[in-house]
Amino acid sequence: MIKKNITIKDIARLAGVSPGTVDRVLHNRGRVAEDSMLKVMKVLGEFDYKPNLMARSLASNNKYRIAALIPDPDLDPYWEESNEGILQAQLEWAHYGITIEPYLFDLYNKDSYKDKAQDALLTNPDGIVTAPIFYDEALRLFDQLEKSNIPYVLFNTNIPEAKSVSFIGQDLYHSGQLGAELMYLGQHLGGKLAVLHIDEDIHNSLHLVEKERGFREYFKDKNKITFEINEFSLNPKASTFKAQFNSLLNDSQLRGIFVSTSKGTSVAASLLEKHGKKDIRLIGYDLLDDSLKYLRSGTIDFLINQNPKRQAFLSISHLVNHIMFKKKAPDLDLFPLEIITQQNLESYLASEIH
Amino acid sequence: MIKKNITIKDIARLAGVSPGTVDRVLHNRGRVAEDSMLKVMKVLGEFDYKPNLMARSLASNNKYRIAALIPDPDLDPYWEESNEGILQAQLEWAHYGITIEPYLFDLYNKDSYKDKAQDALLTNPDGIVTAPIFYDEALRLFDQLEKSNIPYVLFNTNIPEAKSVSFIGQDLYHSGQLGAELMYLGQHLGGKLAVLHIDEDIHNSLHLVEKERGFREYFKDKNKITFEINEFSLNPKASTFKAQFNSLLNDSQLRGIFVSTSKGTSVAASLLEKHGKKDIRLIGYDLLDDSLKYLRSGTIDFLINQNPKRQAFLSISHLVNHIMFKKKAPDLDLFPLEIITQQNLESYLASEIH
DNA sequence: TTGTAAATTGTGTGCGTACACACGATGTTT
DNA sequence: AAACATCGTGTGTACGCACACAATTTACAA
Repeated sequence: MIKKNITIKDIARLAGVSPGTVDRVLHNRGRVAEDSMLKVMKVLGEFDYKPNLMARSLASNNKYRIAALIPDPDLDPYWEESNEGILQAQLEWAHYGITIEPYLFDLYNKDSYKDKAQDALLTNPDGIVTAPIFYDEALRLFDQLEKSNIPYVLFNTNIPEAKSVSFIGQDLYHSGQLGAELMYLGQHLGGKLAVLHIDEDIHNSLHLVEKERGFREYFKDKNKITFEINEFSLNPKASTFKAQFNSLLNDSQLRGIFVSTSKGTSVAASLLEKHGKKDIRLIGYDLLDDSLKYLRSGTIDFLINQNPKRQAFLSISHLVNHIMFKKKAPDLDLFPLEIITQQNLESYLASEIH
Repeated sequence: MIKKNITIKDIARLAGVSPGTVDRVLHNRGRVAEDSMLKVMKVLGEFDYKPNLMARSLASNNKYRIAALIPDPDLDPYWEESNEGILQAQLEWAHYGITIEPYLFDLYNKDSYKDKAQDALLTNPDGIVTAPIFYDEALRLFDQLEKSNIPYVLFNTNIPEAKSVSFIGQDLYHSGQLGAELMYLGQHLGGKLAVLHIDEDIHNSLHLVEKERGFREYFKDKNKITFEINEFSLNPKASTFKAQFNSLLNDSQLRGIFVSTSKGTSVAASLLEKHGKKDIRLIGYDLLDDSLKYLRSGTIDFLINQNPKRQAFLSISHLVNHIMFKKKAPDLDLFPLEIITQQNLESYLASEIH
């Protein structure tokens, strides 16, 4: 039933021209008489030709270089995961003649992003994958890329104005709403809730604000119960950090804490565990090793997994498909908001290997 | 730094033999003199040759046929999803000269499984994917497959004794534990809990028992609180079904219901909604359209997604990789136990398209 | 009508592998 | 010793496509 895929040769035969002509029509590189063009087009319209991808990549024996412009993994365990995804993609695509060159910038330094972006551009790559942490600098880069006709893919942070091939990441607003839902679960008595932004650089907290917005919005609908939601932006490196955190915990009304960053989650958990406050519900992000410990011990109640590794990996895949196979990638590849608890954690860890 | 992949031709040159000889050594199909064998082996050992998969599938222009032995999707919406996964795999792999022939058996009829299995075998397929619902019949099939040297992949239900290429599915025991955890969340006052097996054929409830075991086990650890857990096996087609269900609901002590099947989940939800009992926590399985409705309305509190579509899809992929690319698939590909709530449902639905 | 340049079209080769076949060198049989 | 099977090995071709280049046709001027 499934008809064998039609080949260029077949089309040539059916149209009464040579394979070369068909090839020229397909890639519209001109040099084709109008009538033979029409003949080929006609057959093409009837038969829905799909090129054999393997033969194609075998024939066009090209080597593609992709630049990965991502934060230095040494500065934050979250970005370690992303980096692993990049490395895995490197292995995956190496056979296909694709090399991935990492350009690691300082997460807390805009100039570093700018510099590394320029470094990458100078090598004239065939595509760029980046986590555009810094809005203005990223926009400048995109301008350059579009001028040079270099395709690019974004992940982690979306910039809708960008004409990127694809964005891979999560909907942060709904992520916040999910956090709120998990907070509300079985806690219907009201009380105080804290939204914690623990970050060394509050400037890049555009994402975090989005999460907070979703969190607060959820409780607006639930107007029967009065929760008092307070927001705290703390710098874990500041000398005042511990004191601030402790005063927060001393409020007997406090029912739960929602931490907006992955690193912050483990920091908050460690302090909470020290205080032995297991009755305060703690919800945070991602499967950092530290966080896992606290999830297992029960200090952390829920983790929302952003799957940074898979985000990075898929970013590369989408870009490769675009460049190499001319497949169109989804404009927006929004990841599911994964809820991790004590009981399903192991199943996630086990399946991540693949 | 990444050295370009070494080719058969390179090896032949380095070993001082012809490419044909190298090919014979690689596929050890004999007809090679011992010393040239050794010469080739030596080079092979030094250079870690990785065959070019694209060239391979291009050259071995073989058409593979895979038989998919799965339950008839018309009889159960759960298996509709599986079937979709199969269809998607069909699209995905059609270009590579792979055809997938579905053999649909009656979910409630062992003989049907046996018959369809024989039908499939008669066509002498290059591989078989199956959901081995019926233990004995499946074992018999595996015997035959092993004798004929036909590789096979299992999904949904594991049979550890099988020498399958791979099993794709979930850990049902932990799935039950997860259900229990979600039930326990914020419900620390004790009361009655019901485990519902709603199935037309209780015989194939081996899986279901496993889920129940996990569910009960969870509460054994939590010995501080006394939950009374009762199990009910109901046949939705039986005339007594509604009455039985209603008497269950009339127990004012009932705190929650854990339904072990996907179809049962939507059935239970519809009855629960009719009674307007939103205070009873309902936890079930999978994203059937009906269930989604009740999740959105709040009658269902949690769904555990078994991802049948992806299970089926990956089963085919693993098998193809084994047959065609000689890649080794994981013996056990255990899926994460996905928790679906009102708030993250849409993110799952959106990401499923890809 | 030629000649010549331009436009068009056909052919060939390579990508890396699989596999059929051909060839020579043995060894075996009559 | 001639005829013949057997075995090891090399050669050639095909897979479907891209791309270069040769071959052909067409257009237009002399």
